[in-house]
Amino acid sequence: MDLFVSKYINKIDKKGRVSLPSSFRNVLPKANRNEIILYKSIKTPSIEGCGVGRLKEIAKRINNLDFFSEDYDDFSTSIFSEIITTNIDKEGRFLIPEELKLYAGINTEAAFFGQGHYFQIWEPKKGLKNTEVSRIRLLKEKKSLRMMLTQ
Amino acid sequence: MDLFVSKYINKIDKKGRVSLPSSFRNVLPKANRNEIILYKSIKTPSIEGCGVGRLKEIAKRINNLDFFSEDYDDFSTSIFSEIITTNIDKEGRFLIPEELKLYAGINTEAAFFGQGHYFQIWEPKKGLKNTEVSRIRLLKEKKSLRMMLTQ
DNA sequence: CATATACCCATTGACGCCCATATAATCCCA
DNA sequence: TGGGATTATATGGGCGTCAATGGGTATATG
Repeated sequence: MDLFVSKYINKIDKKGRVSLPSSFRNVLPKANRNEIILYKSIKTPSIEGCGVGRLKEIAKRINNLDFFSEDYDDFSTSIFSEIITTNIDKEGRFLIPEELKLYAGINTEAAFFGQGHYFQIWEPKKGLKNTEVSRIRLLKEKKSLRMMLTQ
Repeated sequence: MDLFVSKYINKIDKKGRVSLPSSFRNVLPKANRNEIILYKSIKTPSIEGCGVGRLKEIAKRINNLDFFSEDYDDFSTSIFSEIITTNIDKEGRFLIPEELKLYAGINTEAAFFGQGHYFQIWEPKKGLKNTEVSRIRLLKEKKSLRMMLTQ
C-alpha cells in the first residue's frame, strides 16, 4: 500500500520521541525513508506530514491558485515558510518540534490519521472528535460518501 | 467469477484470526492477494471490505476535489483515516481489528456476505436478520411498484 | 561545558510464518 | 460409474520476528 491510511495513537516518551506508525514508514520512498516534513495544518489545529517528495505536489497545488489572490500569498507563506524537516531514527521514531506540539495541543500522546498522500497528527481526543464531525457533516450534506466508497 | 457472492459463516479463533472465504480470496487480484481493506459500513452495523485496488480508485477521486475545500478534508478524513488495511496470511486468514468487531458486535463468528464489488462482515444473527428484512422490504416495494404500474 | 539529538541495546506483546489435522471437495482410474 | 486417493479449505497451535517503547551513552552544536 502506497497510501497513508488508518489511524494510530502512539506515546511520546520523556525525550519527546514518537514512533511513526510502521505502515506510514512503508509509504515513504526507500530512498528518503528517514526524513519527513511537517507543517501546521491550515484549517485545523493539527500537524500535517508527508515524505519530502510530496513537496513538489504541494507547490503545484499552490501554483494552481490565482497568482494575484490573497490566498496565493497566504498559502505559500503559511506552508512553505513553516515547513520543518525532521529525521526518523533507526527505530522509526522522530521528534515533533515544540512549536508544532503547541499548535496541535499535543502532550503525551499523538494520534496519526492517514489522509492518502499525507497524514495528520492530532491530540488524540481532538482528532477523534474531528473525524466524527467530518463524517456527520458529510452525511448531513448528503454528499455521496457511499458513492465514493462503493462505486 | 470476479465478484463477491454468496454467504459464509466462519469461526474466529483464539488469536482473533478468521478465514476469508476461499471464493472471496479468488476475487482479489493475484498481485495483491494478501491484503484487503476494511471499514465501517455507513448504513449498517457491519464491516465492509474489498481489495486494495478499490482504494486507489477512491484516492484518485478524492484527489480530484479542490485541495483547499472543506469537502476535500472531510472526504479524506472520513475515508482514509477510517480505512484499515489488513494482511491475509498463507492460510487465507486475517485479523479483524477490535474497533471494527465492536462496531459490528462480532465475537466468535463472522458472517461474510458477498455484495458484488465488495463484501460485508456481520455478526451472524444480525446478518441473517438483515437479509430477511432486506428481502421483505424488497417484496413490499415490488408490490407497490406493481400497483403503481397496473393501476 | 551544557543541552539536545543520534545511536545502541533491551523488553514486551502482537503478528506473521510454519507445521499439523480434520473435514469436504475433486480427481482419477479400474 | 464407484470407490479410493489426492487436493483444498477451515481450523488449531508453536515459535520467531518485528513494532512500539524505554533507557544509557556517545556525539554534536552552540
